[in-house]
Amino acid sequence: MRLTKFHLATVKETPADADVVSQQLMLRAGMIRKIAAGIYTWTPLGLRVLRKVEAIVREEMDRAGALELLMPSIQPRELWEETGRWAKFGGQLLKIRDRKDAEFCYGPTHEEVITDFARNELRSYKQLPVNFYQIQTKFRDEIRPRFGVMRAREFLMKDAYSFHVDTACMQREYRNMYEAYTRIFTRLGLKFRAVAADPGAIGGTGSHEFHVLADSGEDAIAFTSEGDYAANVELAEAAAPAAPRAAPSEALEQVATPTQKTCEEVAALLGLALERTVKSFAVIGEQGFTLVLVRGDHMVNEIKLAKVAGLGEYRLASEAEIAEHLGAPPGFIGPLKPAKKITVVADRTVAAMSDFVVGANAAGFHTRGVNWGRDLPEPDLVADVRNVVEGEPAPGGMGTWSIARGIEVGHVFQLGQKYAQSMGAQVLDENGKARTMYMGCYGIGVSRIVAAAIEQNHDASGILWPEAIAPFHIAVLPLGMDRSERVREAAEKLYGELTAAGLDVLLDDRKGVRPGAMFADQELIGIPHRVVVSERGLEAGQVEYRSRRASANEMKPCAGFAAWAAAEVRTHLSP
RNA sequence: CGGGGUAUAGCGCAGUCUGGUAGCGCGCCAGCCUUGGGCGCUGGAAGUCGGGGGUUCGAAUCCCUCUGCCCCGACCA
Repeated sequence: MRLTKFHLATVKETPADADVVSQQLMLRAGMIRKIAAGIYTWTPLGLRVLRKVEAIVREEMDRAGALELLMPSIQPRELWEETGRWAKFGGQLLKIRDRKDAEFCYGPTHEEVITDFARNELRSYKQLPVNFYQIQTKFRDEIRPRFGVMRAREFLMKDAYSFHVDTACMQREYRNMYEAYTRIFTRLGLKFRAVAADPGAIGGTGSHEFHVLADSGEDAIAFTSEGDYAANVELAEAAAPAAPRAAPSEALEQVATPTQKTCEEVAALLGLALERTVKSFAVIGEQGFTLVLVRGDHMVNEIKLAKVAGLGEYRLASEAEIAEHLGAPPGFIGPLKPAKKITVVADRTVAAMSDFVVGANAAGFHTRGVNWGRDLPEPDLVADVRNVVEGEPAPGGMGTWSIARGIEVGHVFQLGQKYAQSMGAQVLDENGKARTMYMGCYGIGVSRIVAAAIEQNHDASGILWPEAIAPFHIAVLPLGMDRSERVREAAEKLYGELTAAGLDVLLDDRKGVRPGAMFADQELIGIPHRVVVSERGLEAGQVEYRSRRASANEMKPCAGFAAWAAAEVRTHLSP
């Protein structure tokens, strides 16, 4: 590609409302342009990257035996009523009406459509197993879209759905997809990790997420020091405290904490360790007002909480409800002497504590020296309801937990019969008996991968693309092409040779652009290799080569450079 | 959903409090100059000041209202 024939849209200034590096760089490099909250145009440059990701995903899905199809982005309400998700999916579902006032949604996922397709197309066990996939634009009306294409409302996703007569077959395909995903992320040149995950709203049994590792990741991933286990912190189990609860040693005492609302503030005021405090989290569950207790330095895990009996569909309590049941405003609440009957759910750690500090249920006061059994009844329920923390013991002799950040870019699920059941997707087996199919579902966030790759690969000058998804493999930068016929000829020749060698080449043939500007653009848009053609170098029959990841030039003979560069790029393309 | 902020040239911003000719930087166009890290100089184009309504002789500026966008949201931060 000649730059004069391309639309390069780089900008110097960092956009004000971009709050993650990938979004800043994608905007500065001119890969995307925002048109509305969470909705972006992909420019020619950005699209080149997106398409490369897409191509690798497609190749590996095909290789794994999946069949590509394309489903509609607009889906009728009726299908979603069949699974009950028209109501259940919530505000994320963008609902629309046509001119006849019929209702549709813009598809946030395609379980309904594919299951409808399958029940119509698949009649016999002989047609199974089969795995259909598509690469398609989805829309989820996120409450707060942010981080550019990382959490956009409109995004590109690869979604696959497999159909089976039994669970064993479903599990075989699950493993097949797990391996295909491993190949995909390896080929993309990204550092990633597969982790055990919560199936979430999609539902089903077994599930793994694939995370691109990056410090800025929205998800926390927990790894065990022994064995090879990794899980989303949403799922990672905190081992039950080994030591039994100590006997009470302090008397109950109400202390004034006029402005201290957080555990940190209270602990500092009282000169106590944060581990001696307990925080209270007020929710409304099936039993009504419920107080969830975790240690001051711990965080409530809402996914785990929703698995506690009676809290399946809990919501946060309002300030009015907190005042009504506890008689105090948030910041000073606790399980002691509530104004009304409440349910108390204690984290395992809290259940094993003694002489702890909680809010006194009186504005401006906390209570210390609190002990289970003596000062208040034993908790109604003890459960694992918090996030694990760095360094704490992992269950089952797997050593200790450590935490890393990741960006979820893939997810594989064993759906079982959830959708096939509600939509009546059946095939006849060998005995002519109707059997509900088992399903698997496998997603990859194609557009999110582009952002994730940047989060993982950038420096102060810009993006550092892995070769496999770089918009161009190599940039040819001629210095003084306007003035020097010799430079022009050499650059054109090199451009032709590199292109013929099968590389995606960008020739910066812009008139009158100074070297500094050319270098800055090449580095910003992250082209992994560059070659500078100048009078100085040609004098010695050489060009200057530089890897985007290197800090110095290497002189290379003009003759044979294209072949050398092509080989260099290829070593990175097939890791 | 609730709270806060913000909306002025393609982009980033000042001007609004205290009403009186709409500005700066980047970018863009033309010319000169320069040519190894986003050069320099000169000239130029470009804005119904988010929409609607009101107050006023006069509104980017004051009042009402709508909309977009951004940020935050319980001792989970």
